[in-house]
Amino acid sequence: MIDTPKEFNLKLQQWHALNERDLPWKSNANAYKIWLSEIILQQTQVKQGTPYYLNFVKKYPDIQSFIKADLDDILALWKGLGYYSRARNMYEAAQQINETFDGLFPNNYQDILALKGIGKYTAAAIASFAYELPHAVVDGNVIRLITRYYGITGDYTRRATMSKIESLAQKLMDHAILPSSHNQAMMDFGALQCKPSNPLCQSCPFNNQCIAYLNNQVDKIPFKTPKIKKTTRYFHYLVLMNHKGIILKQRTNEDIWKGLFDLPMIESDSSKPPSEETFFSILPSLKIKKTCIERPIKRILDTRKHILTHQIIFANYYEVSSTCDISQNENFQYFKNLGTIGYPSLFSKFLKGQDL
DNA sequence: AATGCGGGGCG
DNA sequence: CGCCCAGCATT
Repeated sequence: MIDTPKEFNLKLQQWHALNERDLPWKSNANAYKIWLSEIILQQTQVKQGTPYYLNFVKKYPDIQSFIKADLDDILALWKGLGYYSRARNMYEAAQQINETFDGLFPNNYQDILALKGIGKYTAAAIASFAYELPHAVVDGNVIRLITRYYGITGDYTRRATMSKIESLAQKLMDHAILPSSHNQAMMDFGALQCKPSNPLCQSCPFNNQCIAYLNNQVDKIPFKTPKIKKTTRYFHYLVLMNHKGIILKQRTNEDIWKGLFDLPMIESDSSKPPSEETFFSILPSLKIKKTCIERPIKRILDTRKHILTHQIIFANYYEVSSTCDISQNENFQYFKNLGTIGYPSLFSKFLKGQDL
């Protein structure tokens, strides 16, 4: 049977008491230092962010000194940490705090949330750590813990799934004794026990009810729909025509359009037309004799963008003036009637555009 | 709902 | 190499 929120929180706090991380921003906590640490730790591992936090506290020990800081100096301290908009937003938020709140860090969730660079996560973190307000943090650690424990298999980046996660997290918070300790425990647990890969399920206090563990799905949750990676390619097509028709080449490589007929082509890493040098140097691999080519690029016939599921193709079409019968080469064939062969839709679009 | 934003660590 | 990290702003 699944734990009640109270039972869950009790186990979590028992774990926390033994395993809590001792981190510099936990001692002498004030809203400014917590804010600073939370911004630095956005999408940044504790190990990477810690030295930056220490440098900042040293140079700007309190909100007053930070408000007076130059943006350039803040950016200099931020150097190498990445996501530099965080630094610019902190600077802007400091001015907001100065002007709107008389230099005092706001002490309620809504006002904190309104500051530049502070979203739901950071507002909840500051509200709970600095002011013991019962707002549940939902960061990567909490998402992982909640989705695994409750067996939430849907794409967690979807709004519906995320609001379910948020409401479960908040329900736990609603039954917590001390908001700061609860949020801290949730995140420490996610970071140390319920890790992204190779979580420590054997020693986990929830391993008798964690749905993901019981269903052997720990490595499948949290789930995110795989993002398709689109690679950009640049095709330079050679249009060689004479009275016998147009030259096509059947594609045989392990690549898109295998087995289909297509124009002979040079692929490069830019949409710029290949130089004559490149053009001629590539001819041997196309098995075209140099002497056959009169003018490599007589004119540009067309240029278009073709989007496939995994690729974005920028295609240029060059009219090539040739003197001899290239189809002597077995790789190429002249075609007048395209009705009986297969070819990519990119080629048929080109044909339509040519009004042939 | 989807993207851009960085640099580092991990398997 | 792909994924993830104490996310947010912008579109």
